[in-house]
Amino acid sequence: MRLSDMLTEYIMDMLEAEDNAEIRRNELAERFGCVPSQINYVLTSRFTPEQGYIVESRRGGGGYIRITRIRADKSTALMHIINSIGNELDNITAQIMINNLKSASIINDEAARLLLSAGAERTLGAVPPLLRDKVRASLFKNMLITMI
Amino acid sequence: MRLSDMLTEYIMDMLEAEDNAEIRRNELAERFGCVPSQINYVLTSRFTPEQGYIVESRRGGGGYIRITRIRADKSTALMHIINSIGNELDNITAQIMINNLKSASIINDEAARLLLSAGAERTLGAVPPLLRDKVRASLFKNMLITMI
DNA sequence: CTGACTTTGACTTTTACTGACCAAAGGTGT
DNA sequence: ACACCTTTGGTCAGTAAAAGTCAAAGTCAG
Repeated sequence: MRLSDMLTEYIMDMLEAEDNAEIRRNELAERFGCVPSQINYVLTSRFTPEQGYIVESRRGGGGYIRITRIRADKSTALMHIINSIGNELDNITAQIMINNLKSASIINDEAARLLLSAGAERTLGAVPPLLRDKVRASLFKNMLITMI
Repeated sequence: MRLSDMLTEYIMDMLEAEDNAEIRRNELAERFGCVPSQINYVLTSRFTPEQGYIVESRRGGGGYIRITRIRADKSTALMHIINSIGNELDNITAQIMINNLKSASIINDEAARLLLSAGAERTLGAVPPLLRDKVRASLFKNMLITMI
């Protein structure tokens, strides 16, 4: 098996667990008994943005290379969530939903905060209690759909 | 973890509480077991004006280094807007506000879309018409405040 | 055989850290 | 006042520890 393929597999495996893998170039090169620049070759040939990955790195002491898998199915995931929201949505469920979306890196931190504050009980204080879950459902569906 | 990062974190933590952190170079260096000039390195590499910080210092007995975080216009602009929102906010005004914030690049496109859709008439359809402007005002104030 | 893909290694650039030496502010004795 | 010492912080150049680049050499399917 090709060296590049083994390295690719290794990184893919790391990304299996989390969609964020951090490696140290020299260390990895040593483990695979290859030259460090081989790692760069693998990264530029198999982990490109077109293939759904973001590679960030830092040189110098304590440097690193971080590979992030982009969720291409952002829209799919969002549509799924949107469809799962019925006519009403209570705040606890909403909070869980947002946190899930955030930790799956489907939405970013700012969007999460905006959604959470929109759905907060305090924000909807002026809405008659019996209507709140209805309004919250509408808010979330309409806000999430803008992010597709 | 890098020494520089630990020092950065330490200073950031101080700035969390207040916009203003005062340190003594030698003392801090000793606490982290490094040479004093390491502190300067961290300050010049991570607390530059471009990154939104001002560093002032004074030598001699009772000397100090003071790091001040400059709150970018963003917060000021947002606070200004937030304060200008009264108890009620109609949709037209809200739309103008958001577009202004966006064209001044104080908020990004996604945030603008989220705010607009939260305030839309259709989104707030379940809210009794007489309450809508109240709810919209609350929504905007609470959402904008998360972006400060 | 040829062209695309792999592998290698020499050289470059960036970042982190250290230490020797410098500069300024305050304190003190005359 | 002044000279001198102490207590701070500042600078800079050197070393080390990463990662990046690029072109030459190797491999392999068609």
